[in-house]
Amino acid sequence: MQDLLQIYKTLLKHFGYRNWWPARTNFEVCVGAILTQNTAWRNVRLALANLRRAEALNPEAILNMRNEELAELIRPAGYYNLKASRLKSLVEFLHHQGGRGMRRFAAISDSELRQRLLSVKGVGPETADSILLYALKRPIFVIDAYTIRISQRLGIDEGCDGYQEFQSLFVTHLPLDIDLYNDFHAQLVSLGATYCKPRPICVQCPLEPRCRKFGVES
DNA sequence: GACCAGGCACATC
DNA sequence: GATGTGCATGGT
Repeated sequence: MQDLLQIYKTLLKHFGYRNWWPARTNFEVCVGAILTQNTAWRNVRLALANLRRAEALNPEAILNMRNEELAELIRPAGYYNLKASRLKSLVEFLHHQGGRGMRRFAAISDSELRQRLLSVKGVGPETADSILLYALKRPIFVIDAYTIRISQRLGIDEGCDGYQEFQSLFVTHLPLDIDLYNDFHAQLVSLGATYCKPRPICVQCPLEPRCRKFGVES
């Protein structure tokens, strides 16, 4: 297995430190984590801008808003009816269980908090882990579609199947380091979004699907 | 016009 | 347990 740290260093050199998550507050990280589900970040930015303009980027405003009103504001992020209800479920959880500034979560272990997040409707493994790492600063490695695709293309996946197995793969091959987890995931997203599309066709540039120079992979 | 984007829940077999 | 489907916008 190629040294994962070496891969990280190569990415860091190419893309520079990513300074993630792209949000102004920890609450905004949580909102973004729902909005970005299966959605390009540029569309999430439009939705976040709408919420900010409406002064609705806070728990109270979201909880007091009708679903239809919330859906209209987040429309650019797609799946807006679905995400409006998911957003309310998450904000209700954060507000009532986490309290002001989510401070009450401090007394709860990583695994217990992860279980509680996963019990919220609309919060799956990636959303929960993004919130744990980027908003709550817990040492949890986030897996997403890019991470899996890149691992498979590079042949470092060791036959992993499913979210949990990929997460174990990265955790067992990396030192436990929140800052490393933070930036490595961000680097993988940068690589994925730039060079690693779902349909690679060039045998010489397997990470670049639009290259037509060297023929098509079977 | 087809493809893609930082998933998830639910139905069906 | 595995697989398929609905949810939807905006950029390339």
